[in-house]
Amino acid sequence: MPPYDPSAFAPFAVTVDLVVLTVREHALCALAVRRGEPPFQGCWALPGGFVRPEEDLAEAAARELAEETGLRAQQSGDAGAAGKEAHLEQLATYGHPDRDPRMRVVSVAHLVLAPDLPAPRAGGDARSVRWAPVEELLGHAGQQAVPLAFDHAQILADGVERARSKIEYSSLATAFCPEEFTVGELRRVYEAVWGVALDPRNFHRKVTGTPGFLVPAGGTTTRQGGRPAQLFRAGGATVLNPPMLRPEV
Amino acid sequence: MPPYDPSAFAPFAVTVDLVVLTVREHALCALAVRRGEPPFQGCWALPGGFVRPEEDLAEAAARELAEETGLRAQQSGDAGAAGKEAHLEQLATYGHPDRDPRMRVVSVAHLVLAPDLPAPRAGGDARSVRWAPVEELLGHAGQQAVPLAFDHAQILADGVERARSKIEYSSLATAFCPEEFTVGELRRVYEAVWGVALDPRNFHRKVTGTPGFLVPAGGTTTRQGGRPAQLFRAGGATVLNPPMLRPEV
DNA sequence: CCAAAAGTGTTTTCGTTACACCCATGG
DNA sequence: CCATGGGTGTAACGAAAACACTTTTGG
Repeated sequence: MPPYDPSAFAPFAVTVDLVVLTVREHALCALAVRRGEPPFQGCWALPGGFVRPEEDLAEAAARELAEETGLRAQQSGDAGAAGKEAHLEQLATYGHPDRDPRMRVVSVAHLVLAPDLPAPRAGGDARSVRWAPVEELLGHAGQQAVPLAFDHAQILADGVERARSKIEYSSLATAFCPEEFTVGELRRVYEAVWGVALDPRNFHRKVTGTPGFLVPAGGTTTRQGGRPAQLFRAGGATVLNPPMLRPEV
Repeated sequence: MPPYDPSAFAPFAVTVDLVVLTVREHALCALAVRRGEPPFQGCWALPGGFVRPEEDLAEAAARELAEETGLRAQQSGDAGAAGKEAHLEQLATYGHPDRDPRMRVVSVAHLVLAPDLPAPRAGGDARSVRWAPVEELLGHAGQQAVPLAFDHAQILADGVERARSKIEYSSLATAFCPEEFTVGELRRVYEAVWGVALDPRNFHRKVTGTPGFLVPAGGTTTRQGGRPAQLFRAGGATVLNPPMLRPEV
């Protein structure tokens, strides 16, 4: 190993990029911002920005999230005192030498899971921001007009895959729900994220029978029509044992 | 987002650190190097080094691995043509502002799973290198004399946890075995990594009954004593469905 | 012959699946 | 009254745990 001489190396820029996921209208959606300058001017990209000199990586991600959406984030380890906060965790780091044509940029991607929000708030600047169905951004349906900038399609795909697998064995699906929710609403989260239909009866038995997953919130609601449904809150459990099973096909 | 002006930011150094795991004498062991200079002079640390300007992150990790051990690495996606190579995957990135007292260092940790080797080869320089049981490095038994340098105890703990959970639902445990191995040897890998005893009969039925996990290599061996055991090679399957179950207690 | 490890068969138990059925509300 | 979603009961199936038993080597 060479001696510790940082000046001997070309500078690296370190950024955070955010895969912010939510469920809207029965579809898994990601937050995208439109780039106002080259490269990839006019393309959609993931939100993100530079890590500041005195800032931890997770701090930088939470700051960027707040700037883009006004969302407060709850980092993986926290207890979470007041109000509903979005889930934030590190996803992976992308550092291919050519991923940004201007200079060497190493980006630490983070994954955020948030409940459905009224509308994304534009940040301090006036860039356009939107929730886009991930199917559309990744082009699995009718190809989209403009692909994502940089390697953001790969980052988004990795984030979606992480979310899909993590709701199997953890209680993270509740991060997509408002503070109080019904079993049916939670089921529709699983259906949207996995893109499958689940048996409502077995799903109900399963989630209500897993200790610590859900705790009754007291009231009922009829916002979905039909018989009033019990309201629940997320329980203390973080890992689900046994896990939720994702249907094969 | 501020305009793209890297010179406005203090420089970041980007390094890779390696959690290299193997199973020796029925214990999970990690590769540790002794630091010859401050800070943490004389402490054990994880192997690692700077990412070079034209190098991808995984390339840098593979290069450092070769320099420290002579091991060739097989990155997650590769097909792997000839010979037994170690498994390499990205673990997580550690970038707390104070993690290195000298300057801001962001380290992309990688996880390597390797079969038991004759002896670690010292690198180009003459630092001492050894395989240490992770129990000892993490101080879960009789506290060790010297703790790991920097935040390497956290990185090692994260790597061990990744390995423990990943052998549940993938065929990665075979990365700890030589090219040809018996069912009993594979079972002892699981037992060492998880730190539990498994029923040999049920284990045998389970792994031989999972399609694509193991393929017969033809011969038998008696190197463990007792009745000769069939030799197997790792099959093509990467995910195990249903998974191996880690006993509760 | 005995110890040790490999490998097979069988029973019990537990969780999922599939589906019949009832409940409570709005229109 | 009927459509809609909420919730419970139950039988069939499959995988895992526990363990009795046979096989094949070395000492």
